[in-house]
Amino acid sequence: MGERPTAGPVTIEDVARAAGVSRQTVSRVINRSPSVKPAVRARVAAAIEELHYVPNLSARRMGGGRSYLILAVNDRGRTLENWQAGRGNDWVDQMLYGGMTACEAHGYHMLFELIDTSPGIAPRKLADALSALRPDGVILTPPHSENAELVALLADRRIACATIGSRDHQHCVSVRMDEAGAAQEATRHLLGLGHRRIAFLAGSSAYGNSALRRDAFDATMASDGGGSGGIVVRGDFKFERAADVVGDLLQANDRPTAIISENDEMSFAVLHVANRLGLSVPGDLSLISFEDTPGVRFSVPPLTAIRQPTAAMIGQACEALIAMRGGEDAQGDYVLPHQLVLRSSTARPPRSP
Amino acid sequence: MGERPTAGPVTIEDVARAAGVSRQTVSRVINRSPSVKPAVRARVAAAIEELHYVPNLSARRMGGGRSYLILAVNDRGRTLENWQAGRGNDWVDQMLYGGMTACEAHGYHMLFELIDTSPGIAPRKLADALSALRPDGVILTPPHSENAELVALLADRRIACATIGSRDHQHCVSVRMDEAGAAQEATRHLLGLGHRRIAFLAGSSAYGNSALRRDAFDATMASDGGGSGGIVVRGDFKFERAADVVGDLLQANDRPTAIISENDEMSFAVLHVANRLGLSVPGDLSLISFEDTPGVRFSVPPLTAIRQPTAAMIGQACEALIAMRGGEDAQGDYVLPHQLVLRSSTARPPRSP
DNA sequence: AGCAGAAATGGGAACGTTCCCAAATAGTCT
DNA sequence: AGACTATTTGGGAACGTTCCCATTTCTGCT
Repeated sequence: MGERPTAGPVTIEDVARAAGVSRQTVSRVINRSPSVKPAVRARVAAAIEELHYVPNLSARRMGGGRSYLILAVNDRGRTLENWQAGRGNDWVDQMLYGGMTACEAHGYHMLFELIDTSPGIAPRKLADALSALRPDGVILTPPHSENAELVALLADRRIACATIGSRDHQHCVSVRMDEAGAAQEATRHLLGLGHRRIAFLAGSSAYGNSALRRDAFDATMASDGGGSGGIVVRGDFKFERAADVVGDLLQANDRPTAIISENDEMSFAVLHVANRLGLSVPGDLSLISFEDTPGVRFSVPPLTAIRQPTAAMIGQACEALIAMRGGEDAQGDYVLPHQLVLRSSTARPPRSP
Repeated sequence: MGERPTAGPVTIEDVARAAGVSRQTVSRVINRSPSVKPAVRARVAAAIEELHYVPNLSARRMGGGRSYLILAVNDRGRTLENWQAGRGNDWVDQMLYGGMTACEAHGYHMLFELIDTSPGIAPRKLADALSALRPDGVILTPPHSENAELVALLADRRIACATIGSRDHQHCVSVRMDEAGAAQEATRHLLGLGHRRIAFLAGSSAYGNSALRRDAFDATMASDGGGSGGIVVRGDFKFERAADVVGDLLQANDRPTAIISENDEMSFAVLHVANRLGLSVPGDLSLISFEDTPGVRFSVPPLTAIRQPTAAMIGQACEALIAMRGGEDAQGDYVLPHQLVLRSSTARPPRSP
């Protein structure tokens, strides 16, 4: 209906003319201003519908200062690595889905920036992107979410900011999962199966959440472990180092019957070493991984893992950023539920050796 | 150096003042106009550097009609499915990396739109996004790249368009891989190993490339197969149907010793069925997959597969769209090299049964 | 030296929206 | 009924660029 070959793009003036009101009144309808009479509002809405008018984002940004853009900052290196190594990672898919869906509902758009973590580079790149795009809000994902310099830059420019998986910043919405709770749950799961000697394979201590998880592990072992002590060994999130560390660990006299590993890559190293030493998983050794990339479903055995609610976190971050409309100081700490996905890498411990 | 707390954002006027020239001259420098004296150019460039000036994209779009934005349109359903099913897919990672990298080099930005394929919905959603964002170019990925209605919409609005993995459209740059060549290569690889009875497990015929691949398979069998005939069976890209079809196929008298499957999900079905029937892969049955999602590296055995150059294709699409600067009619057909990744699902055929 | 033509530069207008304030209208109270 | 206030509407200005055209400055040639 009313379909006609438009002579050029439809502007707010076209709608105003069609509805017999002024440009400003149309603007008020678009922006849900309460001070428009219902009758007028309806007339304008009809004209918008009729003409298929959609406001031009660039013009809105010029006039009003809002860009209706959310910028999500990702680690360039990791993104490259994820597909080059063919390791498979649904992080970006989840971000895209969670973010788009949230933004769409409010007339926002999300765009991604891939930024290197090399020191000095990141703030520069971000500053350029901010100047060019003028986003209303920025989402920092790990590891950028732990970069205080970036957060400061955003605060300085008065751009609303949300960090994912970090909570140490001022002037920032933080969206994260309960890392300590997850570590506790993993530990309890193993204790519940009867394990007493449990090792925590930590990643690099530069990663802030590592301490949270380890502390929760220690605390849970102390409180629920019936006096048995937890073992903490440190890797660096990479395969090689984890393999070394775990090799030593599993050849010790008093080897653990279960391991909690801080990411999937280290979990694969555990699997590899166990296999080399003739230990069956989960027969001789139970394993719980943090992260839950798609690969863990295909390993032998498929890994029980803590699954991060990535899509929901990005969605929540968008909602929060949009809600504050560039206005008040960013506040808020959202903790989203994680999930312990049970697969086949955990079982009762073997009879005493 | 020269770092001072800027009182508000830096504009082109600030640069002009600092360099002692007019706004327009600065604009010329930014846009690489040849008609600026080297000395002046240098002075302006220095001022830009000094003030950390980055042009505001919204203003550029308002003034000049170019938005410096490339819009990539993806299938919403598939994106959701990819991470919900946890199947693992690096498609988005690759797009992001390939696209960003290309765009960045030219001062462009890429953003994604997730659009449902439901009939009627897609053109509407795309039209809205076009009106709001006014991208300089749009990349249609499968299955949207086969939607003539979308291509027509873009042509109508004079927006440069690139399709990925499709070449049937006018007014469009097409970027794709050589599907026929890939099918030929896969077929020859199997023939070279000594296979003579080879089956081609086709996906849904609604997918345009399916016919290309199948024809190439047929032709290669005819020309290089020493008179042996190829078998073509049809699935629908999904596990269940593929399992059914392949079940019948492998229980026939004269079962094939090798299968080429048009996507990974169907390949997993082949693996599943072979396993159920007690056939070893690759001992009794060789298997080559198209697609090469990360999961195929983790299957047992890891699959030999045709790998699509996704990142390169998106990068090329961006380059092409940017190069034509909204100007001339979109033309061009880029065929990028694929790769037959050899893993462990192919071997010599078993001794004659 | 003078002149034509080319090259380089600058200033006004426009893009499509929102902001800000003034004007018009409707509503309320004495 | 009149005056005063609250609500609703409209018009000019601004946002930061590029486009278009006029002006100034060079360059080469006679």
